[in-house]
Amino acid sequence: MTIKSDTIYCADAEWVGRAHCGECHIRRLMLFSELPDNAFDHLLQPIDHFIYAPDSTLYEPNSHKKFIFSIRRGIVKLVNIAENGTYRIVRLMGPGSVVGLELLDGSDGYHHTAITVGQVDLCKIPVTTVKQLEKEHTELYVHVGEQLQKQLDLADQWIVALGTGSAQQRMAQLILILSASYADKDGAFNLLSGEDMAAMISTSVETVSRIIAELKRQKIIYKNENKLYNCDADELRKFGQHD
Amino acid sequence: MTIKSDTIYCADAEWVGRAHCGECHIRRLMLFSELPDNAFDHLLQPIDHFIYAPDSTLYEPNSHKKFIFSIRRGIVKLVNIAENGTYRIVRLMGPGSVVGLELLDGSDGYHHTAITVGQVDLCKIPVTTVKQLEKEHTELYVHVGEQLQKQLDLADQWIVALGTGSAQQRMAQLILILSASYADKDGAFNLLSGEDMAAMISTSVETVSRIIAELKRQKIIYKNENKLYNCDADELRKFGQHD
DNA sequence: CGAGGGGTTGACGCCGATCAAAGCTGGTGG
DNA sequence: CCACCAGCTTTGATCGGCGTCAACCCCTCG
Repeated sequence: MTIKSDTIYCADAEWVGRAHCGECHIRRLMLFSELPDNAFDHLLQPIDHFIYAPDSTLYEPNSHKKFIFSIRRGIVKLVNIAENGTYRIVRLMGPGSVVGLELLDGSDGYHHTAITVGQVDLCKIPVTTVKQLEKEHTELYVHVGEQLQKQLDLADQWIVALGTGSAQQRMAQLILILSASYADKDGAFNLLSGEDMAAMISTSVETVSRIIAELKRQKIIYKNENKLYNCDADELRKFGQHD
Repeated sequence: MTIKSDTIYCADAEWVGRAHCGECHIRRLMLFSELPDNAFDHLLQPIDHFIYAPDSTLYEPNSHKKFIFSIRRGIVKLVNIAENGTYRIVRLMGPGSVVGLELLDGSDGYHHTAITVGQVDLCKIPVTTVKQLEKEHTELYVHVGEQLQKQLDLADQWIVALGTGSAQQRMAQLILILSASYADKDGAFNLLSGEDMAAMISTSVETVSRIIAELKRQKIIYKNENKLYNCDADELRKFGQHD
């Protein structure tokens, strides 16, 4: 039961430019893969490309925006903040994922608070634009469905891996997830802040710190040249068994 | 970390008949609401209607079936069973919900084990039939999306409500969920087995038993004439605050 | 009636929450 | 360029919640 310190999240975003989906070099990873290049020629509302600073809030449950966000680079955390201030991270979303999809179902607000972890590069797509494209290109429905299914699988993984077992086991699972799904090509990844990791496995910051310290001591995780971490997955799994 | 006793689940199902979706009296609740009555006139493969006995397994991750299941009456639990035998309930699905949707995304297997809780009345829909109907009636995509979004919301609720706080708090949340989402019109509901409730909030059976006993003692929950339970939601919430 | 599978209750010990205080670190301003 | 400060991480000490083991009870079904 961690209470988030009342940091003021900035929402500094640098506008990179109008998105040209037809020429986007990572489009095959993205929501609009497979749409023909000319699909974007006459959009009602434009798609813009931004770079957000770390710890920027993309949206909150009571935001009255009408955008979904397609992540190109970086990580976004979806957070549930209860009235009593309880702060729980529900999902981490990386490149190729789309957040805010609940708006497509006619929900009149977002279901979480979305906050960038580190710098994030993304495209901001108006809901009306998605609906227009869905009408003109029915196959888009399939991709939206895939996105939802992917998020559902992530949520289930969260429940199973991070919701069961001792603090050690959950911490081990968390790092395995980070290294498997959110690492660069070399398998190196950033640890999140203690507070964030505590909010993922629902323990106290102190417990997180103690376990991480032990993992470093046992050389199961270690910093590389660029201040990123690598881990020994097998040892980590063993560590997770222990007790 | 509970280990499921190795009960043999039967899969006894009584075939009620070929489904006539066009005349189904609860269709507006179901996946096929809004499709025209004649949509079902020339299906490649038929939709059948079954009544399953309690504790029947609908499917498992390695089942090679190709059906999705639309629940008409009763409750189905989606379970994750790890290699080491860890048994975790990931979601409860009630009337109007559809399970097995992951197959529509081309996943070659189910992502959970689905087991009936009490008697369940459902329609078994071949995947090919859904795909056929999607092609002929694009609006079906929207309803599938709604189903996925609903499941995602449930999963998130699970993470937040049942994954945080003391055992008391989680137990209180669980009963609130049961009474809010899985009760009959009088707000009466069935408690699940101790083992199942333990697998939902990830505690031991003993802890579940002790907390339930305390709730009965304090008359926060009580049995009605039909062996169903009712609860005092306000008191339950207070109980959940306590400690 | 006896057996067996839950559920219940008690005793005990450990994990991890909590409180408190002391290192670190990066950022800011003199 | 250095000193300082705020916020994070770390570490220690304490103690209560709850997991575990064991015994017992109750209810159902053969």
